[in-house]
Amino acid sequence: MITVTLPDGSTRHLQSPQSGADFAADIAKSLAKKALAVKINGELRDLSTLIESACAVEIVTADSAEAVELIRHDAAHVMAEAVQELFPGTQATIGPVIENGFFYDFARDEPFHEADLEKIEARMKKIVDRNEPITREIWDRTQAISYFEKIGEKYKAEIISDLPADEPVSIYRQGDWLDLCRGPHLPSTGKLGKAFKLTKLAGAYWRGDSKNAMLQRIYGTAWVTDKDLKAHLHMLEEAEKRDHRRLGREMDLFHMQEEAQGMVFWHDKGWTLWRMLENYIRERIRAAGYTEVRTPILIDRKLWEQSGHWEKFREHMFTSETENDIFALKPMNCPAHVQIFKQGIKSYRDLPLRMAEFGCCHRNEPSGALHGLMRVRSMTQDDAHIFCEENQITQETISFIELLQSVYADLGFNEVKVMFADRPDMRMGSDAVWDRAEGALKTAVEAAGLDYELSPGEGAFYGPKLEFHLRDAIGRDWQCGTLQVDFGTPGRLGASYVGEDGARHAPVMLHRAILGSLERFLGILIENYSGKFPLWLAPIQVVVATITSDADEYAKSVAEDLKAKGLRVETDLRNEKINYKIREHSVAKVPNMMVVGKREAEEDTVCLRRLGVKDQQFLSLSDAANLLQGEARAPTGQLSKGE
RNA sequence: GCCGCCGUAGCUCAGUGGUAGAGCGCGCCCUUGGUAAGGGCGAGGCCGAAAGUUCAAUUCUUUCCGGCGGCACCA
Repeated sequence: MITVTLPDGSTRHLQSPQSGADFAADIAKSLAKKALAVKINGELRDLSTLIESACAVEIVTADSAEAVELIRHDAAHVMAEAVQELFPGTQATIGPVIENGFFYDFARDEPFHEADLEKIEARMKKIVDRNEPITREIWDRTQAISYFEKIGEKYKAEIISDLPADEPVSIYRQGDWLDLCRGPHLPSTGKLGKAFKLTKLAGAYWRGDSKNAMLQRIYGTAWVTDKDLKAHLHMLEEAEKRDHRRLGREMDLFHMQEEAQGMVFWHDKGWTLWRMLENYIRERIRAAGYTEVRTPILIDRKLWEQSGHWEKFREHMFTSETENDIFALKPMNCPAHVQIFKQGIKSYRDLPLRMAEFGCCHRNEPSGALHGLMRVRSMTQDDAHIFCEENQITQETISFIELLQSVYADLGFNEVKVMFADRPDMRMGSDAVWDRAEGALKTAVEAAGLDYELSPGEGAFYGPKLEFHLRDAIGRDWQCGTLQVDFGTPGRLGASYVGEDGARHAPVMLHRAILGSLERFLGILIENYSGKFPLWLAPIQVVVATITSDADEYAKSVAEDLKAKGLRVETDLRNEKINYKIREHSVAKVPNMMVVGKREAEEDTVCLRRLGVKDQQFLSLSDAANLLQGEARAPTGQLSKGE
């Protein structure tokens, strides 16, 4: 007798082992029809899995949260079957589920073309119509390897030979088509449905290593219902409208051109945004006890040799020559900050010393990595280095994380992904020092109570780091903030302080940035607000627009008045109807319009219209100016702290 | 850097082996209109660059440059 517990707490008793499918059928015929898989003791399994001993069982249907995962996984397999039917000789490699969809990597001499996607999609739908049963088989490892080798699937054979010895080799049979897969899968291809779409074609290295062959990757998206698919596609269209490169052009914020690849030409409006953000951060770090410095951009190679950059970061550095020497454009500010620290004798009483710089750094990024403001070759970091004693690391980390969270909240970011990146292969310093640095950072981040994910091998060459990731409009994550623990650089560059014990010690250095690079952060910020910036950041805060030319003089005086109060104002005196002006400035995302006509001019009032709000307010000019002036103040972190 | 796609007016895009078109924007004129597009006229292009095929190339081929989507690399 086998006792099975159902999700509602009830139990059923089986006389003998039974498959998940039969088990579902015993409960209700309708359930059997809807069943896609089973969950046994919380583990997702094929519907054919035998229930052999007492356990908790849940029948997974299209309504279950897991359904979409199964569907995406099967979509990948059905796509691979379709591809191999249409393009014989193509090898299938791996095809996992990803956020919102799936992909499969293929090896084929001929390239796939965009037009092939439609054909493949059509064939996938045929395979769904065929409703091929999907069954699981366990094969002998050697047999499996020789089978895949025989049919020319050398990548599959390689995967099997690399599987851990104790892992069974499970093969899924889908009609006449076979694939190595861990599973689980749907009971048949018909259950997949047709709410999928192939979206893009891309190259991808075998096993993610650029030394390996490049495969052809086909991406797709798949959903439980057609409605979900449509919603997702619509969301992507909307996201495209928020793309910072598009808004940058439409809103006249910045441009880029090929003569200065990866570098930004900031226009007046974009640069206003920049200044507002920079001033805000400057004020926040001043209040948090930082000093601010400015260091050279072009520095002799000798210093980079000492710091280790010449050895570990050389390929990313731009260089320049004089008669005798090679100079490099700084890719980081840290060595320069150590030079300032080294001026005069420092005591432990000077620590922690928090040295900030809006440092302009250049890195020779690979051309394929460049991406609008998000990945540039010339960037300005809101950088700072905290020189401290080892026992101050935890407190400094906690303070930094508090500051960072408060800043992110002020700027409208609530979802932040935190990664802990430990020692990379290419690194400086002994393992013992890395042990200490990683340990110190781990202690500190845990003391700060931060949830984080591990990112193995992704640390900086001089120390482990915390990465704070923000998400762009179409769901790509970008590292913005960071905190890095460095036990090596100060000592390497000869920095020391006199400790309480009277002896000289090398300080620990925390490299940290909140925004990361101003370029990238502004890119993210533009997308996050869809260009509808809060008043304090908006490049144009008010447009004073006239109804008829009778009000031109009054409009000019209103604008002067607002300017005198520190607001960023433009007038619109053009010979256009008010409807036209309103539409144009609304599309341009100007947060406030003041409409003035004869009446306002006579009464010294304005008619205030907020972006996206149909109603208007009639206010005296001074009330309106005071109102906007109050709203236009930059946040100070006080509000976000209480929330 | 690697793979695929793309490059025509300021922007979004049509188009053709016989040197080009639309909408929006821009300029001028008419219109002075009270909350998301009033009307008319006009200017604007070395069809990314170079080479090749051809009587003839923006169109076909090759190479290069740049952009886009990924991969790899990274703030």
